[in-house]
Amino acid sequence: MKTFYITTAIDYVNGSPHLGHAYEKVLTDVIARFRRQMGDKVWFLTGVDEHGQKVQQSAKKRGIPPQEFTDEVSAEFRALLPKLNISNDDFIRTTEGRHKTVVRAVLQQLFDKGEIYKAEYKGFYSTRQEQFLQDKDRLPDGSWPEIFGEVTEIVESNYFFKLRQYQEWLVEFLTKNENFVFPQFRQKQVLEFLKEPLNDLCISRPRERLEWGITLPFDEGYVTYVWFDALLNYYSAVADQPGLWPAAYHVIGKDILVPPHAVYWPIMLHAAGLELPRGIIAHGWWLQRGAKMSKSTGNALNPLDLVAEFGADAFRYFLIREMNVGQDSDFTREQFLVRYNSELANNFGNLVNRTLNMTNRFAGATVPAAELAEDAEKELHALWEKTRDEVILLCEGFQFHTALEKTFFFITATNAYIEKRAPWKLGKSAEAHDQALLRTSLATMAEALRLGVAAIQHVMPSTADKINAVLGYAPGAIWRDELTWGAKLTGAKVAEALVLFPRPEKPKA
RNA sequence: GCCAGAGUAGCUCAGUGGUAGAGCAGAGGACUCAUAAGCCUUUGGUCGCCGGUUCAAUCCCGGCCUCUGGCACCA
Repeated sequence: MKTFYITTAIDYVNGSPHLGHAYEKVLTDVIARFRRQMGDKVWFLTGVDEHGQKVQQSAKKRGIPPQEFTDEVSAEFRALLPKLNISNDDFIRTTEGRHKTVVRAVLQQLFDKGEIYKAEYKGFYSTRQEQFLQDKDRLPDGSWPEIFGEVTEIVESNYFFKLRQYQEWLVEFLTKNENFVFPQFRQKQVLEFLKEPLNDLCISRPRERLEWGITLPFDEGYVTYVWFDALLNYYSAVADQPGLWPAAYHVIGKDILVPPHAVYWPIMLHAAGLELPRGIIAHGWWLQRGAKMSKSTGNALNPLDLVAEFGADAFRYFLIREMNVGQDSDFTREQFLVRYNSELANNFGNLVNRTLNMTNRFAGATVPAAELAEDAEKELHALWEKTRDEVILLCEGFQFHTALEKTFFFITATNAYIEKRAPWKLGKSAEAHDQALLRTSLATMAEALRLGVAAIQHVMPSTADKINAVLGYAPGAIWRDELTWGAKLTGAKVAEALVLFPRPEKPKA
């Protein structure tokens, strides 16, 4: 059994979850569910990044301890997961002991090996913003913007990780492993980036400036800053579970690919003598055009409201169907409604409804056996075989949007098959052939529906469960076996017709 | 500025060296099991612009224009 360990990026808890967070969880979940279906031993990790200056500041503003602040916000992120039908196996918080222990151990090891050194630097510091400034922060006339308050040049010592000495190694690794980053054009961007010389990475902050972090094991006067804390969660969460590392795939947003995940992380692991993950999947962003309009009407669209309004599965369907992994997409309520109405309600939901209804009306609620296989049936079988093979290949390559498109083409073909057979006409005929054809058509549409459901269950898990239930069907444990056209539903008692995706009330004109 | 990606039907996009495709929207039709759903037919494009290669280019090459994204670290 192949081990497949998959992670999302951990969310920084200084703010509330938004569409981008939701999408990343859903995408990762779809991959995780698909791999489980394919028989892999999957471990799915997500979590939160809880240290850092912004959290410290936000807590201070609220007048509560940072831990209390982060307990609160982390709970909000965690609550998102069940709402989106996320099937994660673990949830890590960087303030947990298991994480801190690993971070300190790795830092100590690197320090002992001489991969980390201390150096002194001077720079311009804004006390008000509690940060060092760069030349690009200056106004055109060379002065500092108002918001920084008093700016003074100060000297500070910090610890640095020897990033630069591994640059060549990383270039070589990426050149040899063309598919380390998906999509491939992102990997090209990484290599492009590596054409410029790297600087060593500052990994500490003096405690006077930042308290809310993990203390360096070799110097109590400092905490580690950002990357050694955040990135190591992928490893710290599974350090005590043999076999999971390095079977890892990291799903992240394109904004943290270069340099953190594609440069710092591989080099950190390599320097620490750990194996590299299998790959990185960098997704794009959701854009929201027309945000201006909704703002002016005081009616800004919160995409998560759609979950409450239409259910998690419809939301998941839209995210996965609309976005080509890696590229950016636009999110509007209008687009959501177009797909919801035409694809989920009219095409798919209605197929469920009419199939149940006809089985009840023409066969006493029991799925009959297929007796004939004429051209219409053969064509639908053949289309299914083709669709199934395409869907598996596409999903393996993270092309979930195209896989859904193919599946829905099959759903449409099933609707067309029903029109061709017109069971409601056959039901009026007393001829033996017509009656056999009626039973065959009912069996065929039910089987096609069952298969279509199996093909989308990683995207719409609770919808799949619901449909299987009303079909009186309990799927077997091996997904591949569920994808074979057969007579699995023969004799199944179906439930009364139901509306799965109710059409929303039309707004009054 | 540098790098990458993209400019194809009203909208969202697919696609191939040989007189352009899908879905949605629009129009028409037959039907009725069904969520006024489904099915069938259909309107609609000088495939960003200018050159070049070729018997032939939307697809190859060169140039240009426009859009999108990336360009870290700097303690």
